[in-house]
Amino acid sequence: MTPRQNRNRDRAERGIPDATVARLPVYLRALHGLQERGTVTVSSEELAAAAGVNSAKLRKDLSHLGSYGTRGVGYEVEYLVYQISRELGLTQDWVVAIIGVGNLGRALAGYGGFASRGFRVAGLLDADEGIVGQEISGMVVEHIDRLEEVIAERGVSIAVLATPAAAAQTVCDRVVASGVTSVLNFAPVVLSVPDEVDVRKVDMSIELQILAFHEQRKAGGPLGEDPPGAAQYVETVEA
Amino acid sequence: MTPRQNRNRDRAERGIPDATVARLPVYLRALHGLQERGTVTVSSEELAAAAGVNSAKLRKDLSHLGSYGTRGVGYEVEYLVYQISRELGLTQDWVVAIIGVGNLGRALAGYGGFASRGFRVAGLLDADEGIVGQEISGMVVEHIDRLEEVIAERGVSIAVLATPAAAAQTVCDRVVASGVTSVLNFAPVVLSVPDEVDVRKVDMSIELQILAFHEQRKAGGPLGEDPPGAAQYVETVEA
DNA sequence: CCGACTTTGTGCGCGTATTCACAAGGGTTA
DNA sequence: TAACCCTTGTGAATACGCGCACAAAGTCGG
Repeated sequence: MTPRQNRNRDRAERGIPDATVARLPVYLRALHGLQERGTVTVSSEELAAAAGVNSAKLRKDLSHLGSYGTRGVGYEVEYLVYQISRELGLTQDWVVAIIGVGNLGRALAGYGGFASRGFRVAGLLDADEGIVGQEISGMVVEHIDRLEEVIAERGVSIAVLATPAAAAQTVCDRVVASGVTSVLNFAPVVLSVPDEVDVRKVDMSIELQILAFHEQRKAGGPLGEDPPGAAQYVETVEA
Repeated sequence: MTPRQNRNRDRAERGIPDATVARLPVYLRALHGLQERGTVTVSSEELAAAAGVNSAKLRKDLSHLGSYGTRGVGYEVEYLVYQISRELGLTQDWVVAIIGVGNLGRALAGYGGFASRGFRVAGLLDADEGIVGQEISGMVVEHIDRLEEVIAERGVSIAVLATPAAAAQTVCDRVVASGVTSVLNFAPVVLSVPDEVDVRKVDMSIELQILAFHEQRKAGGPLGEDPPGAAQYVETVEA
């Protein structure tokens, strides 16, 4: 079996490692930046720097998509943008509903990163009568009672949950029952869903806690026992 | 070397795997839930279910902190809460500044998950004269010109960046120059910082793109199966 | 005091991710 | 055409994380 056949089999059969998929959007953003500055061709070294990764990793990641570089030259920016977009499914439109229109839901509704990448927000829903009917970012907030209708009528395929924690699982069950198989969850709860449904979670509280851990470690470990000589770091934190 | 010595060495010397650290906040949240329901003791099986992980993984994670369980019984909820909190650095207060008070910054300022975990928001800053002076969640927004003063005077140790992408790197450089070594970045850019500074990134656009990838895969893979006739790729992306 | 039962803590094997280092391949110039 | 340079694509080594399965260690009833 030749190398090329081997590559095609790898690509077609069961594809791309999760770790790679998670980085493709980062590459894509870096490429868009280069594109705006008129760059036509980029080497793995340059692109890796722009994306904040190791160049070997970048090359291996891209090799999972196919052989889109030119040895001795690099990658053509525009072509690579297209290939990554295509692989990620950004060449088609995805219909999104945002459920929960508090502070966070509002921020999400107005976030430019959605529309610019093929994500179309087709519904804002909330349970609060005081919020229903308000216009947010050019859309009228609808009542959560209409959830199933909205999903069906507008072909929503991705649900963004920005509800309070207590409501998240119930809402999640309803969107899943309506056929949605991709959920982006901002509520601080672990959602339980059937296997075929993908859930991704965004949780700023968790991120902060991870930072606190590392910050504490820089300052000499948890309160109590600590290695001698780390005393002067403690002041730095407190001061 | 006895097992116990071995464990202590492991714990003290270079500590806890990143993957474990990232899960500790999840366990902590699950434990708080149990605590509110009055649960005194919990088995690894139950806690793992509540946190959405495998029970063996949970036990291994907790074993990195020490031997806090009782065989045949389980873990004492309160004690475990304390130990995890301590390890994560949540038994001390962390002073946070939020920079950029757009929709997202406002949502963050009002987010309860901060205050409830030992994170005190001590400053809201923005460059927009129209926003400076407004009161948000009980705090008055200050001008970004005062960034260095605010950080120094109030002992800010964690900076939350919710600025537009274009401003993020500049602001980041300034907070780092002021001695901040932990940054939570919501702006869609790769920040470059010195090695001793920790940056964590929250990016909803990336999460959505990952969902789109999997959604597309469920539906049968990328659109056009093959490169040969992909001459029109430019339009598709721009349109 | 003992034996049955429960649950922890962990040794081990497996698969995945990362990184190095280099051969292979394409461009370029004389 | 040939010799040289540059950068990709990838084999191989290493590190890391996961989960099974079980011995160790505790509880509890009799």
